[in-house]
Amino acid sequence: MRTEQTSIPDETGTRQKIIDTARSEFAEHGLAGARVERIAKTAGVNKAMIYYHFHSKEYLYESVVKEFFQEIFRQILARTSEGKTLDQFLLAALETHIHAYQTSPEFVKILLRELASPNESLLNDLATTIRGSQFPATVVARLQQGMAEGEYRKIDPQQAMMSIITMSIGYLLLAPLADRIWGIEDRTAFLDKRKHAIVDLFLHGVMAR
Amino acid sequence: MRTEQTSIPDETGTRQKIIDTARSEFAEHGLAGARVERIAKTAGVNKAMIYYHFHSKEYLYESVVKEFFQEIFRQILARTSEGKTLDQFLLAALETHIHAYQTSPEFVKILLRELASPNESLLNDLATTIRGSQFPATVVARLQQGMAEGEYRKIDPQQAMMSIITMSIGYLLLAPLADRIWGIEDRTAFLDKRKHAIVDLFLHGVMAR
Amino acid sequence: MRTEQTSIPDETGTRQKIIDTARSEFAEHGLAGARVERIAKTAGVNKAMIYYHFHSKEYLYESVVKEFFQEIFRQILARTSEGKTLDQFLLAALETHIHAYQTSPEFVKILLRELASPNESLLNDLATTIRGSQFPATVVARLQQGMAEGEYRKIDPQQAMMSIITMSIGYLLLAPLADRIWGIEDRTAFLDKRKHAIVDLFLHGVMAR
Amino acid sequence: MRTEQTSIPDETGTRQKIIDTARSEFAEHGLAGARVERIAKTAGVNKAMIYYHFHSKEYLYESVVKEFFQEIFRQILARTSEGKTLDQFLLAALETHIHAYQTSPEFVKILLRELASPNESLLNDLATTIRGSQFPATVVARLQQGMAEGEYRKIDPQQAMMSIITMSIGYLLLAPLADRIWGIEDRTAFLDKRKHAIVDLFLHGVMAR
DNA sequence: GATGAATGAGCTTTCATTCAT
DNA sequence: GATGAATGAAAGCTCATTCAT
Repeated sequence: MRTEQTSIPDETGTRQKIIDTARSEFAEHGLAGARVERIAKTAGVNKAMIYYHFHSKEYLYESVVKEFFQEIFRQILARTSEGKTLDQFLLAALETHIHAYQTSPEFVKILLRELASPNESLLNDLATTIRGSQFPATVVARLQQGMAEGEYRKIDPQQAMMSIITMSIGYLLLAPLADRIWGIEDRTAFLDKRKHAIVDLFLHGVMAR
Repeated sequence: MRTEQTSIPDETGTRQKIIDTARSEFAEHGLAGARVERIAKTAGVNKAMIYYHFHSKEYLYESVVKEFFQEIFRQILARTSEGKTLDQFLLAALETHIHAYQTSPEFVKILLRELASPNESLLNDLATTIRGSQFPATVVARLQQGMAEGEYRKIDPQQAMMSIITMSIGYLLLAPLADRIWGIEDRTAFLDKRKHAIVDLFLHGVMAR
Repeated sequence: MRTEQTSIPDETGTRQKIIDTARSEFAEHGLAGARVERIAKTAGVNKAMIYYHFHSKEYLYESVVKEFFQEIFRQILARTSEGKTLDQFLLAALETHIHAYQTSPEFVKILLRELASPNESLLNDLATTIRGSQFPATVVARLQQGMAEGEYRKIDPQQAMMSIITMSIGYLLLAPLADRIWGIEDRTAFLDKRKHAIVDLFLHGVMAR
Repeated sequence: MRTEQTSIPDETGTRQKIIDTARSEFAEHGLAGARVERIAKTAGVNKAMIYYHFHSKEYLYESVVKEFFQEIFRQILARTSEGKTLDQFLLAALETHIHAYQTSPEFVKILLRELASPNESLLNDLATTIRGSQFPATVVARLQQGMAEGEYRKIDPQQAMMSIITMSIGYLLLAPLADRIWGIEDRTAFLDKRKHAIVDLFLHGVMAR
């Protein structure tokens, strides 16, 4: 008889403490590798409290990831409507993107795990959030406008879209490997160069000559 | 088809059966989620046999991933030396890449998990394999040559490298999410378009005008 | 009846039930031969409870032996200060000694096992308890006093000490073999004669004539 | 269809290698703690060979202990008939005793374990060997003769017997503990003093004055 | 809400023993 | 005699989950 997410008031903040701790635990170890006991100890609450607030480890995982992804994408998408020209727009998108990553490094780990063990409900939620946002639509719209005006070459907007996304998030996903291959040590500096390189390559790539 | 890891002759093929079965198990469930019992049953061997050949689940995991990555990358890298012009070269690289993915879909899942829970030894091995291969060096060399000859714009070759890699592997990593967002159903068709789109965008992106 | 080892209150008595059961199990089978499952079943608790209170079989063993030895030696040593003359003193010591054995027959088995597989920590603890007690010091003091007064012959007090101890505990240790050799059937009667024989032999042995 | 002990010729010495290795293993770890694999590896033979020569770990244990005890006691008892006077006799007995211990330190460990987990068959064998030997009979005979001649006090010969035995073997059994209590470091020197102290105490203890 | 204790099912690992060659 | 591979049963231990208070 409990509703979707927050029927229990959580006046003591226990629920939130659990969520916060669980996020790192799941990011670090995945659903299977996470330990309820460890979450409880780190959060400073009794193990049984976790089952009082969330019925099971799995449900805790879903709650954590759902809330986390919603929060992250709310932040990302809230700020990407800015920018008039395509390059301003892309740069703004990349910046919020990177900012989100730097603020919550767990984000990438959880995303990687979700991609490896897709959870229908979570991925569908996430897909809906992204699809419903302005970002992909705006990019496609601006590309099509540019193509119509002869500024851009005729290209497949979906593929272009995909290229932007993979270029921008790709390094974050591959960082543990990429850093080892190319000896990247200062990730912040690298990301700063990277965002300009992406915009530069993309714009030159689509521009008509 | 067997790497030099194999010090024990394995004439009965038991070791290989275990490795093969374990690969899917680890891809599907990760190290923590994998069940030794399930591996044994599926491989048709006694559970204790797994500990006879590999002393622990963790060591089995490392053996599996090490051998698998070496095998995959040997295949990928072996064929990418072909192609004289940059676009031929890139296309060949992308094709073997995609081919590897389609042959061994576990590859991407294991890679995703390794990126989420990096294992020093495995990632270092992998980084060494890739760094030691011709691929990155060749791309960078051709770009520099092109820049020297004035054919290409002056760009950062490392970033260009990263862009190629993220564009090419990015979709494979993000597929479970991307497919849901854009309703991609025929992955083979999409990948076929994608490889040309990548080469096209990249070449136009670096070309001097 | 409980030692100061016990940091957890153990209000349910579960810890104590485990300790008590484990004592017999370890006495009967040794550390390697003891079965955690058997202890749990006999103690009427869940196997996991054993790991909740003690983290491992080995640690349970150490706890059991430590608490047991402390308890036994506290009893033995508490009562041996009585007796003014040396023979009264020795008789009192032997009696408490034998009493401890008859009350807790596991004592000897565990001691035998500890002597066969010495555990640094446990034996050091035990040595400290015994060394710190009045018993050896008192014996030596009385012997030296007697020697000074010319009542006793000049002998090595350490060796005399060792002779008392080995004579008194020796039979308890060797009983399974000794009983078979000399067909001793009534151990209680034998021990009763033995304690007087020891005092008698020892006193005549040290007495100056 | 295999007879008691050595139906298999053992021309390669494998059986003996196993026995020798197993002796240390059992001394060090006991029956339950011993590992067949470890014995095989240390003996440099295949595990299955152990089962070829001895049908089971338990049977191997019995064979090892039986042969070992027979050998040790043969040595001890063979030399104790020497000595005309009681003190010469006792000294000779103690010396061979100590010699056996120093030659085969495993002897004491195995004895301790047998006393803790008595094996009917082994202890009965051992008891028979000892009872059948000249040693206890000789001691008792000499004591009775001495008492008859008025040289010794009237004492219980069985108790006197037991006192000699416990004093002489007691320290060997208790050494791990005794050494810690009294800081005995040079065991050889201690034993040398000890054997004289025992004879001295005993003779003065039984002597009529 | 909160806790410590308890549980059952299942996990990884071990080990004595055997089999095919 | 000798070996490497195999097995079944069980061992120690873990962990999500629940209960009594």
